Amino acid sequence: MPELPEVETVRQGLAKWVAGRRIAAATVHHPRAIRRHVPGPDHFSAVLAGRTVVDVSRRGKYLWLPLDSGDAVVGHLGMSGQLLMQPPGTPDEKHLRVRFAFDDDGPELRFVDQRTFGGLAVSEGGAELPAEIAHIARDPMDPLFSDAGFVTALRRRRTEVKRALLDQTLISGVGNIYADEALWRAKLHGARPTDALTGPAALRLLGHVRDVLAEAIVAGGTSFDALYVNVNGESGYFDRRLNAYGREGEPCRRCGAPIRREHFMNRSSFSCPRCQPRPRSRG
DNA sequence: GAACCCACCTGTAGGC
DNA sequence: TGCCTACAGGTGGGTT
Repeated sequence: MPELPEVETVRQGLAKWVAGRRIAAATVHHPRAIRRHVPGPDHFSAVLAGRTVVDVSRRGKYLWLPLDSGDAVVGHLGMSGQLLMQPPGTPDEKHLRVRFAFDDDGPELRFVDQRTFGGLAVSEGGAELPAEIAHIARDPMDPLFSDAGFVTALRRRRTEVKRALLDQTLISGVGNIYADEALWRAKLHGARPTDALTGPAALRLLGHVRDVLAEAIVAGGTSFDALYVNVNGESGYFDRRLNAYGREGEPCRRCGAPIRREHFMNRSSFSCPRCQPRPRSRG
């Protein structure tokens, strides 16, 4: 599942391959992939033809391609999205949704997405920061991310700490997997109330979030080759050394207790029952 | 305004 | 072997 490290790896790969290139044609193969582009597929194609990609930017799990027109192509990979560079003529992927051909006849950019949770849209005037993602908080790898501001906002919330970590308007880039990993490192159960966290504890948690993401970016970067900008995740992600996520019944690497799995927000949470005891009360 | 819940989507794994 | 169900989970819109 693409979280911040995977998206950052894609961003770095795309920047090398599409920055400075002029789009010859953008072809929509599945309308759902551009459902956020309200004017529809024809408009999507028309407004992109002839435009030059200036750069590739990211905030949290969102990517956007600033264009020379001042607009931007904004995208989210969702659960299964991939942005691939492919030589023209390569057989279409089964789940090819959008194809970008360039006027230099070099490698195409293809948006492939099995489950179509992801999508692309053109953001008018969005080269600097697309309005569609202005509500997304900065991510902890962003130099302008405010640690103090995060701690204050977190402790002001009346919710559970894992819910808060997954709230992209509070801190972006963290998904279910890295939230579990950061909580394991911080020895905190995800159900701990945010307003009961001390300032130093919140700051320590943030440090663990940042460490997990930074280590994953390094690991993710090693799993992608230069041309094939792969977001599949299997080779990159599961090679990484996870301490909690997906380890139900396996011994905690810290204390040996079997990792437990709990249902939370229609998904699974993994934690150590000894290192991360459930809070005695929700208050 | 904040917090919470659920639909969206499809391939895979497991049970029968 | 084939069918059915549960599961995976980020986001946004609707509800509380």
